[in-house]
This record gives sequence, C-alpha cells and structure tokens, in this order.
Amino acid sequence: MNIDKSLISGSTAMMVLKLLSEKDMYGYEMIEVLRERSQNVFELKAGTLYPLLHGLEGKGMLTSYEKDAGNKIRKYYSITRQGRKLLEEKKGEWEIYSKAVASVLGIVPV
Amino acid sequence: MNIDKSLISGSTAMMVLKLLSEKDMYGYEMIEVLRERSQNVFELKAGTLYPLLHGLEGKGMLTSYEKDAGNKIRKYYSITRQGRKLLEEKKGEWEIYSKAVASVLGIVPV
DNA sequence: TGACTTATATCGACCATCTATATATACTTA
DNA sequence: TAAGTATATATAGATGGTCGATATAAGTCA
Repeated sequence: MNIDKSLISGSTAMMVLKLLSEKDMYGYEMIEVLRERSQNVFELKAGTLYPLLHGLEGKGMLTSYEKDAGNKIRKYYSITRQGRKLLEEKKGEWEIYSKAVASVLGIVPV
Repeated sequence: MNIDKSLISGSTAMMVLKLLSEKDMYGYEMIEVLRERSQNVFELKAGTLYPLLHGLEGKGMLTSYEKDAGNKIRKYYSITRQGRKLLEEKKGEWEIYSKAVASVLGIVPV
C-alpha cells in the first residue's frame, strides 16, 4: 500500500498500545499483526517500532521480559495500567481528530 | 482543543487544498475557516501555514495574486488543476488510512 | 496610549518516521 | 553446501511536518 508516510504520524503508538492491550507480543509480531489487521496499509518498519517500544517502556507504559521460544529468545512487551490509560486517551483524540478531518472534507458522518 | 500535535501531520495540506477547491482565500482566512469547520479542533499556526502555502505554490498546486481589501493588501491563493488532482489523491489516501486505523482499533465501520 | 486583532513571513527546534546498517539464527532451495 | 530469504532486535543519521518565537505593519477599541 502506498499511503503518504506523513499521514501516518502519532497514531503508531496508539495502535501498538491497542495490540498489547489484547495480549503480550514481541516486536516482530506487532509488525505482522499490524499489517494483517490493516489489510496491508500499515507496513511499520523495525527502525520505527523498536525505538518507539523503548520509549514507551521508559515512560512506564510498557514492561518487557524475555521468553524462550523453542530456539530463539524473544522479547515480549506487556502493557501497564498507565499504558491502558494512555491508550484510552489516544483513542479519544483519534475520534475527535478524524471527525474533524471528515468535517473539513465535507464527508457526511455516517 | 488539545489534540496531540503529532496526530495532526500530513493532512494539513489536504485540508488547505480542500478549502481552496471551494473558493480563493488568503492565508489568515484559511486559519479561521479551518478552525470553524473543525469545531475548534484545528488551530493551524501561521508558522505552519505560510511555508506550506509557499511550498504548494512552488510545486504548481496553487497560484497567488494580491488583492486590495479596502485598506489592506491581501494575498489570495487559487488552486490549480494539478492541485485538484492532488486533493483527490490525498482524500483517497485519507479514507484508506482512517479505515485502517479503525480496523486496528476494532472500531466497527459504520 | 496601550493592548489586541488582522495579516504575512522567517527561523530554529522538536519529534515521528524512514532508510541504512549491524548482528545473529533459522529455514529454504538450488 | 552455499546462497538467499525470513525471523528478530537494535542503533545512527536523514528527512519532513509542525510548532513557538520573533519580526513587521496597519487597524480597532477601551
């Protein structure tokens, strides 16, 4: 999918938090799930995700732990209560924002 | 309105083009109309708008002319055919993008 | 007179994302 | 078995959109 990259801004953290609100995941898994769930619209790059995860962890939104997966050690991330609170905030903002865009574009709210 | 600034990215050009697709406007007017139409969600800053307008003009998406408004000289912008084409593209991208976000968030498409 | 609004413009800073690069293992296929 | 691809995490540097601060200048209003 060829969406202008500059449109995809700020919402990445929200979507990562959403995924982790459902179950613990490791980084690479998030990239795949995000691609599937968005019907290939979001092709999140590793160079975007890992610094983002580290940042969210540093702010106490996530915690991480290593888990042995057969032959590999994967780094799993878990959302904190604070992270869930942030997710709710971001979701609220997203609704306000997307409705405002629709309003400017003259798209009738369904 | 206190929307996370980082959410508002890339869509500004699209909204400016939309306004100009309806009628010619001067910069300050766009800031006001955008604020009204978005129910105060978008408070576009002059420091964002003017460089954006110059950029779009440089790319041939807009043309400008000066018009005497009583006692002030205002700089009006007019969308070009190319600009209208870009607007249609951006609108299509916006729809794809916002639907993908809704899909990830588990918001049922209405 | 002073504060605020209208109006346009530029500069430096910030931040999210990208590309490129690095490292290491596992699987596939010629 | 060698090469290529996928899995998996990570960092550095570049790009680009937006912001705050600042500048200028004219009009409005108390």
